[in-house]
Amino acid sequence: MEDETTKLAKMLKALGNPVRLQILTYLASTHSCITNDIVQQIPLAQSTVSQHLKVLRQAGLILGEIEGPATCYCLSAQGFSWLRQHLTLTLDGLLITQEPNLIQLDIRTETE
Amino acid sequence: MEDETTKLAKMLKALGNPVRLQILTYLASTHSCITNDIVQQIPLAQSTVSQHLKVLRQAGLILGEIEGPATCYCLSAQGFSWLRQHLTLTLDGLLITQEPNLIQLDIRTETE
DNA sequence: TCCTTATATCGTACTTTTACGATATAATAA
DNA sequence: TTATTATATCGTAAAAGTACGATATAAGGA
Repeated sequence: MEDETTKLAKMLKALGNPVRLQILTYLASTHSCITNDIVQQIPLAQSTVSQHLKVLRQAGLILGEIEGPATCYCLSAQGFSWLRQHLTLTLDGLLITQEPNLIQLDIRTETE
Repeated sequence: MEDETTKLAKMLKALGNPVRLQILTYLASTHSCITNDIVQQIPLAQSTVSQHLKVLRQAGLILGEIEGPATCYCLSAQGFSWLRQHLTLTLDGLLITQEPNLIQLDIRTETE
């Protein structure tokens, strides 16, 4: 079985890639969400896009439905609402315990 | 310079790790946030924890302030508010465009 | 000065991710 | 049947992430 923290991390990890954020943004903007449409939008190989879609699907962020020879993808409302709920429980909650307007101070060494 | 999508992805990627989520949760729960306290909480080597802290710092999620020989860490309110804002603009927004109660349909092959 | 404490960084090994081209599969059209 | 289209998966190479022990540095105490 999978820990809730692990599942949350998996979702956030899936979100933590510019290409996948682009895909999600595109999926949000259209209802004709055939894989090939996405491939046209992203300047990467079809196999690479398919791999990203798999990551998003396994994280529970998108849904795939077969339509003839193609697959139609859309965002998973369930997945995003789960994410939002758990983000509210953790990350949003974190901020409340902090003072506002903290300024970044020197760190011992900062080479990168 | 860094793209906004890239910065957002960097933050989400930093969040997408169970250990780092644990660290953030601990940081939220206490104000005595010396590195060594965190090391006590996490069953990993000190160097590994330090590495995770670096990732969180470079993503703009935490702040480090030197206090004598130690470093005091806390959450970055600025960082989290930036994140919340951009999540609202993108991910939260995405859900609105979708129909509710979508059900996961068969995917062509699902081996994992 | 020497020792201890706290912490960052280095070197390294292993794993995972990311990208590609090639290929297999499934549905439809000719 | 054969060809075409759409897409997932395989094999692979390069890059990044994750963990460790060892080490360097900086501050403070004996």
